[in-house]
Amino acid sequence: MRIGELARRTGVSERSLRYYEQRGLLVADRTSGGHRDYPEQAVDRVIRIQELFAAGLHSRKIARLLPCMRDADGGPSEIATPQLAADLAAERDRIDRMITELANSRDVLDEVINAASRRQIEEDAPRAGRSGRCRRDDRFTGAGPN
Amino acid sequence: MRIGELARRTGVSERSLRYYEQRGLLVADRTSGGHRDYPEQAVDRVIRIQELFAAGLHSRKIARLLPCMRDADGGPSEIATPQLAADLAAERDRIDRMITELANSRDVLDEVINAASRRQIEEDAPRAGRSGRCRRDDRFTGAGPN
DNA sequence: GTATAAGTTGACATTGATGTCAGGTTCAAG
DNA sequence: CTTGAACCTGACATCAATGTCAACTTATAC
Repeated sequence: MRIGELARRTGVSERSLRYYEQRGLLVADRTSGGHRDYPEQAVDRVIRIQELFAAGLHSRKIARLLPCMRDADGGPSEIATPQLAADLAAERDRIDRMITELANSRDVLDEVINAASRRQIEEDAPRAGRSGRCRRDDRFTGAGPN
Repeated sequence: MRIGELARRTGVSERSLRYYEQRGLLVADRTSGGHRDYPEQAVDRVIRIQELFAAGLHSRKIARLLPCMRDADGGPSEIATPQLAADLAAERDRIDRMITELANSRDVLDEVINAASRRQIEEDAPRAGRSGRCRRDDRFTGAGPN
């Protein structure tokens, strides 16, 4: 598939896809005219890359990590060196901490939202069924590592 | 307390603390000489601010959110307007999605780390007790919202 | 008082992924 | 062949928090 379709299907801009290639995260065949031609598998890979970026990994680290990942086709993948594994373990722990912090922030937001929601119930006509949740369960809350 | 101590206790640089003040996130009394003087409560607030930054909120939104938060002293806080509440709800949902993605990335890293770890066990002398975990439970995995 | 540590403001730099634009080439359909 | 859409490369801009440096002032200990 070509870059436009890949961009549409992944929600990642063409600009970013070219950047990923430049950083060695993504390879593409080329047509005789020089246009990029991506395999179907690229969709999953791009989504993974986006997630890893969102997790705060830099492109260089992602580039080292990718060949060690089990691909969707289960093909042979490299094994991380001990050095890389240690590096990734540090990243994983950082992500764990980040998840805990995010859950924290989410709960803070929830509290403010719920307070506003309750206030609205007071002001509105009583017994007017509110749409949307008013309480959230505490998944994640306090369930994080550390 | 003064800015140096606050920086040390929160792990946030003095530069950032001054930036927070400039953006209206943090207030400080001033000594007669113009030095900032923070109340004890500032420690918690700075940590909260950092968490909210980590959650991807921008300083302007944090500035609007902070007065609606229940302070440690339980003091009177503003109630979010419906508009702000809706805004924050969108942020909360974004954070929820981010947590799910992060858990995804964490699991990907775990897989690579474990593969390398197992490889090392093969190469090393057999029956050599390895330090560190080799398997992780699946907290968060698939337990996210959506 | 004097030395030194800590604080102040202001300006400029950095980072890294992504946006945007320009000028040119390729592709696919008529 | 022609036309318009899609793609190419390369360059420059952006964003927002934070780093860094300079020149100066205040606080503290001797």
